[in-house]
Amino acid sequence: MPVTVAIAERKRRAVRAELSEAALLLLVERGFESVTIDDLARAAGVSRRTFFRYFSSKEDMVFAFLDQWAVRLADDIVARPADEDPVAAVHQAFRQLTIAYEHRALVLVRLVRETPALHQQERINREHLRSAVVSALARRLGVDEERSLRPQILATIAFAPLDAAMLAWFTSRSNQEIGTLLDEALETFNRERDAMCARMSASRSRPRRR
Amino acid sequence: MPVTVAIAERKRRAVRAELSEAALLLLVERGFESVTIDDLARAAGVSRRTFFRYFSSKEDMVFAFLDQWAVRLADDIVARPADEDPVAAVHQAFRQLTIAYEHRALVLVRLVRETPALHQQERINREHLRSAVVSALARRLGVDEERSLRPQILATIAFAPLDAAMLAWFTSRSNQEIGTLLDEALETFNRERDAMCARMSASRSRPRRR
DNA sequence: GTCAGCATGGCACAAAGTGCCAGATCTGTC
DNA sequence: GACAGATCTGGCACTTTGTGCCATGCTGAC
Repeated sequence: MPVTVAIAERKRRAVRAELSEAALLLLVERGFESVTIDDLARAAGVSRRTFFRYFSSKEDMVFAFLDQWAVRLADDIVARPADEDPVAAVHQAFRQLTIAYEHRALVLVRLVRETPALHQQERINREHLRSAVVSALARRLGVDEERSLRPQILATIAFAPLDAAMLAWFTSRSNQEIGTLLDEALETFNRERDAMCARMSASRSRPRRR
Repeated sequence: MPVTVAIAERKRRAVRAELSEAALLLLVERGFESVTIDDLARAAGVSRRTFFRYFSSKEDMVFAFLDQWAVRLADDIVARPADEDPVAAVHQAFRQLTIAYEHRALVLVRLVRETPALHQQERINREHLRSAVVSALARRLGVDEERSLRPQILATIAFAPLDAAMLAWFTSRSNQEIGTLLDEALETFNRERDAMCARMSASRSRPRRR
């Protein structure tokens, strides 16, 4: 019964979101390190045992609401016009995403900035987002991501400026908006690409070295 | 006294390497999950307390000997000819690295493949290697990696095929050699780059859309 | 020999995760 | 509405992890 499964899944997501919302406030207020899972569970109104049924760890909980990011990003990439350049498709879809979620993400960003223990989880999260892009591009290109390295590589290239922007967003002390950082990153990316293409055509018109 | 510090540091590295070597055998033999840190410490002939002075966790220990990879990769990149294309420099340096360490890494690769709990750490490790490339390129380009997004983005692009090759190496069931995977990844990368450049020059000769 | 500076080991303790079971709550069915 | 089955929850017990603290032992300097 796929319908029942889907309902259960949505309910689970809803509970996850609700729990993490309640607990996130406590973390921000008292600091990540000094709050135990017991505290979080109590604040969310469930037992510790139940907490662990929804989250595998404190870190997992903090980034819970980003679950949706990956899903939505992948969907948006697939939904882009078929004739659009794949790299451009990824960039456009990501921009939409940041616009939609920027406000909700801000609390999280501040918490991560002042909590070294979360930096690692933040990396994992970016990696998670990147792998969503891999799947989306594999679907778009119609190849199997297990067998071909192409979606992996193309996605990583396309994701490079987005990754850099997010990293800067989450770690820099200067409170720049993600939109600004993204603009800068995409501009840098385009410049690098142009330079790379220029070098390529230059080396091709000359006799090969090595 | 920088000399004393260097000696202490080297001793520490040596102990780390020795402990992890002894313990790795046990992990391979009995499986990652079913071995506790007590077991590992006993196998290495130290107390649990001492184990935690050298490693922050079991996962940390498994990947201990890759510490050197990042250092050496960064050094090799910086040492490449100054007029070499930065992307090519990264690729050449990485190839040297895999040749030097392939044999020692094989035990680790097999362990990671059959241990889901280590997949996350493997990701973190790739990210660690990538950030070493960022630093190396920042030095090479003479820019501050905190202030400019350029080394971040360029390094991620250059690292894309290496990342894909390592991911395939660590996760695929087929026991392909890293050299083969790397060849395939670099070839794919070059093809994608050429295609991207071709699209660029095509869109530039036409009037702009949007 | 003595002293300072390490690294180590053992102890104790808080916190993290997990298996298990009993009770509550929600399903759909009649 | 009553029932049976499935699912969710809370509490308990237990192992493992990770860390602070202090006593002990080793090493080189004077």
